[in-house]
Amino acid sequence: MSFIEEARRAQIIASAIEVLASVGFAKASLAAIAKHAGISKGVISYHFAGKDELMEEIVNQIYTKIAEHVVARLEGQTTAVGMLRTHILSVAEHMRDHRSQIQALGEIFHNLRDAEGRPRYGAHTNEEVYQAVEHIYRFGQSTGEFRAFDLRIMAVTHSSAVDAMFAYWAVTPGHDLDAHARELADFFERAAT
Amino acid sequence: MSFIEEARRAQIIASAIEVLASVGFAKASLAAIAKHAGISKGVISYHFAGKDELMEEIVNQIYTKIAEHVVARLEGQTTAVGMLRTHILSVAEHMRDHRSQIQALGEIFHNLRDAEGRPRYGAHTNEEVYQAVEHIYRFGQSTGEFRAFDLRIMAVTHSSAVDAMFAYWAVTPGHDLDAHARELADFFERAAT
DNA sequence: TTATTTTTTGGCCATGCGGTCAGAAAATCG
DNA sequence: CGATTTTCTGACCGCATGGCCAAAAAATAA
Repeated sequence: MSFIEEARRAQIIASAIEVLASVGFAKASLAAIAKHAGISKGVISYHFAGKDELMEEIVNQIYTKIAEHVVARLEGQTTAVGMLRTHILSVAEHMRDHRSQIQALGEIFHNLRDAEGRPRYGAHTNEEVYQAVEHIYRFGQSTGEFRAFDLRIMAVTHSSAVDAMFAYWAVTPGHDLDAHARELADFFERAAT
Repeated sequence: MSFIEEARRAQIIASAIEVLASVGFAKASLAAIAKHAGISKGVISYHFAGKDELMEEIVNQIYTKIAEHVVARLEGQTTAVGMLRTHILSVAEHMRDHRSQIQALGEIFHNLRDAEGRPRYGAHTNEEVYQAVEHIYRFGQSTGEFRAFDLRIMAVTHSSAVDAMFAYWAVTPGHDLDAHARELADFFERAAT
């Protein structure tokens, strides 16, 4: 894949993210994305197999960036409590700085369906995040930092709380996201220790 | 509104719930709903102003039933801890017994949009549930049962965990929903006290 | 019964969608 | 430079949707 072709794909993806974030999935047609990018509709079909592949590329790209950010922040942490707090805070940090990406992600999660009409990204398709969270709590138990509990409950609850940040705070300006993330971290630390 | 007309509306709503739960929002067209109900498509237009009104009626009906169930179960509770546990368990109880309704609700929540393409039922459109949860924690603080914390965090986290039950367990057969609900109740009790 | 109103039918319409494609344009090659 | 390949355009297609409505059917009234 040439550099130029890769640049076109990136341009289309960037345009799609902005359109998704501003008008929602239902109105984010290929025509709208193309118009916003200043190109013809056919170019999208030329560079992507179809709308689904475009959406999946968007998800992959955004997810990769979030994961990179979180992993980088987790680097120096050695305790489960520190990991727990860092995980929540760094996710909030990334959300705060890339709101439209998070909005676009939510649009795709809630709307992209497979051929049978089922959600392509269900509540727990994102196994990576779930497992990352579960790993933190499992580690905390192994070191004795965290009390014994049902890991599934802990991880699901933690994941869904982060999802709530995605769905709610990403589209609600005016909140001190960092302060809320700190409170959330306190909450889970309290429940775990 | 006559009894007969009300019965027709109820029949259409029931059919729509089943279709939504089985094939998803995207494929739950008026034609599909009518065919499943054994009536003509035009009847739906005759009894409902449009698809949106039908969907809103479905949401209202399901929500009313859930609220009635939960309120009835909360009746005898006098402590915040008891309310907290009863709230989670009774929601799970109702989900277990009305899975297709919950599935249909999720479909509508994630897909019904207003004219501008924004979700009609956002993460916190359901202010009633949020406030009911918040009320429990507020009561717990006032009586000294619960420690001091940010009510928003507590209520949002609790609500999103319940939403996770909606989105995940409702479409995942084979889980002991009641057992999970008890674990969840333990989790929040631990975080609160 | 007949007249009137309510309800239902099924075809029709405009709209918007994703995808396709022949030809134009641009870039690259020889 | 011309020849060839890559990229882009914009019109077009088939399809599905929600909504509409004249006419039929059913229910009700007189």
